[in-house]
Amino acid sequence: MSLEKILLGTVQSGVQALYNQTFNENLIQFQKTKKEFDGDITLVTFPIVKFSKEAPHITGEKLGAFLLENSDLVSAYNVVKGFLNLSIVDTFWVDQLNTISETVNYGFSPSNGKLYMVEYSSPNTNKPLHLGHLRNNFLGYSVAEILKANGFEVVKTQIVNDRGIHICKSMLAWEQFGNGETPESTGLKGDKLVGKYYVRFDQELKKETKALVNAWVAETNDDQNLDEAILKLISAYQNNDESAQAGIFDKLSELAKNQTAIMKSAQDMLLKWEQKDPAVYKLWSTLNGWVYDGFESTYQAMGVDFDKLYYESETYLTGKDLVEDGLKKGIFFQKDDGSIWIDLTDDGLDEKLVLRGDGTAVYMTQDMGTASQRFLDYPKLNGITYTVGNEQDYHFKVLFLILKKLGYAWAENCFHLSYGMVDLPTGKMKSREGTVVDADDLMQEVVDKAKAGSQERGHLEGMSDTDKNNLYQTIGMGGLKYYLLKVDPKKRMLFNPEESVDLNGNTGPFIQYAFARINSLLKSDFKVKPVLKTVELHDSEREIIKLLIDFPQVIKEAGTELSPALIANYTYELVKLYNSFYQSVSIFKESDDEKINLRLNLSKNVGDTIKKSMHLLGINVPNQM
RNA sequence: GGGCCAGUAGCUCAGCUGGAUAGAGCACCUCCCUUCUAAGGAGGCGGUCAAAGGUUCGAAUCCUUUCUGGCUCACCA
Repeated sequence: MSLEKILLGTVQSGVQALYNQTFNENLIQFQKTKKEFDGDITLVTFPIVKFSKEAPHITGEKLGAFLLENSDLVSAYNVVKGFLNLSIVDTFWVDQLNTISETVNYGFSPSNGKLYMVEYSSPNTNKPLHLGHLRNNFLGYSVAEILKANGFEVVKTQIVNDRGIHICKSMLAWEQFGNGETPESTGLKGDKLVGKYYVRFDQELKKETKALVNAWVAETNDDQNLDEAILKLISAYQNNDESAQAGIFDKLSELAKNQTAIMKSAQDMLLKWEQKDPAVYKLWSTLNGWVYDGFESTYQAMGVDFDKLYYESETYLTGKDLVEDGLKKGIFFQKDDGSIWIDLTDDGLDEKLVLRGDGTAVYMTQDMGTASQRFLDYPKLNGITYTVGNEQDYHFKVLFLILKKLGYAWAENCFHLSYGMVDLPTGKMKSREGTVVDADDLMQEVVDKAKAGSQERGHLEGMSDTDKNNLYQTIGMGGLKYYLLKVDPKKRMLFNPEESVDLNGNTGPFIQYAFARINSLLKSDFKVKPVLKTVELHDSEREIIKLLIDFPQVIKEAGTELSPALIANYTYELVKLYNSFYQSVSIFKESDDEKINLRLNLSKNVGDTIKKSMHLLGINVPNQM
């Protein structure tokens, strides 16, 4: 039973005895005593004043005296305004520490029999993974681990975005300009090679677009086949001054894009792909194969994995049945051009397209299909969490609403783990402007930095080269993951390259270092036993025990909030307290064996908690660093 | 224009289901390695919690309005 629960009963009988009142326990508010005051736990007496009809400090005094008299736990009290600060006997804290030590899997919940799916990553197969994907992957992986710690069985999954016009763009550019290049012939990772041709396509497209628009606006242009909107713009361009021309040129460029030869070829290729043209299919599977090899090595470096993969090329058609079904049920409606929509205006949203006029699937169609497929594949499935950026908030709001309207009870248990964009000090990442931070490059950089830092400090005598390299990996990746996970997922965050490889302060390596020091302590021959109740606690020891008591609650909250940041912040607090303790008391210079035992016992529990917390973030901890 | 999200120290972030004098890290300035790993610790400097009203014994936290920034409202994904 928690301290608050135990005290609650005594407070209630106190109120009964003093004021002959019984009242709702919600009115009894406990909070942690702030560190500038004496005490361990504080009762806020303002709400009780309503019944006592006294000044808050009078009621505090009376209740304090009652508690001191009637509770074995309370050893002292003091009153500051409306706050009754209670000191709790050390035996209670020692007892708690022993309980924590004896609890198997302390902080983790037993299985609740529920199956949950966490979707994350879900990249396009036309370009390499970047910094944004790192936040996504680390978040998704961590949330999956946190849900497991809360008793769920979890299937980690992704939907691989392997089809569509953007995929055809890189295919086409490779075909036209690639000269048969392969990962082997160039030494490039597959995803990098394909990404290179995606960029190449864009360059060609820009070049052709510009040429086309220049031809349109030239005096000699007599192409009468252009549609009216374009002709209007051309005439506007020709009859305006230079300052207005730039804007018109941009508008024309937008229209011209789709009329360039290269874009038409790409669209043509998509059509052929949908018709399963053998040559196009072969090209598609070859390039995607390269990309998957590249991704595989990136995922490995990230330390993330998946239990089940879904491919858009396999699921994009399945949503159509749902649309047909919904149309019959009158949930959707058809417009004259054949396109199918849902009217969500009653729910405060818009009309939303669910199937194109030509009968092809849109994003929404596919996501409906994929969701339903997943519940078919896993009949026990309770819900899905989608780790997707917050620019898709509206999409998921609509998706879940549609699924609900289609009558799926499980739609209630689908959540969008919406996370904010990662900005750079220079602003937004833009692939077109080449400001994207590549995932592989960044991971390599942080590992290199960790290596340099470790070598400078030189605590690694007697370690093999393999172990050293693993350590650099652990520290570098630990720093990067911690950096991206310590911020509330919902919030947009700034990625500062300098800070991300920092090893001091609120960082992954700071926490790893505390673990390594604890590990070093525990290597002694001293045999750790349960702590005797008679031991007197140092302030820093008591504070650590108090924080350890919170661990299970933190894991629960991280689970309901889907927020690894809560775990990160908790661990940081714990490590700060531990470091302070480590500095202020000596362990092996202590003459009293019982105190040595207490301190090692405490250290071991802190170490275990650090390890478990970091595990929930996908971060490893080193025994030595 | 409608909807959603955010605005806290020079910078990056906690705190937000209302409670005491708003906290960390970085940066800057002092100290501490003949104690177990100094990737550490102790301290200092630094705030109109975007602004104005309101509710309350009490507001960074809840409500209203305004300002600023972002995302979104595609027969793109």
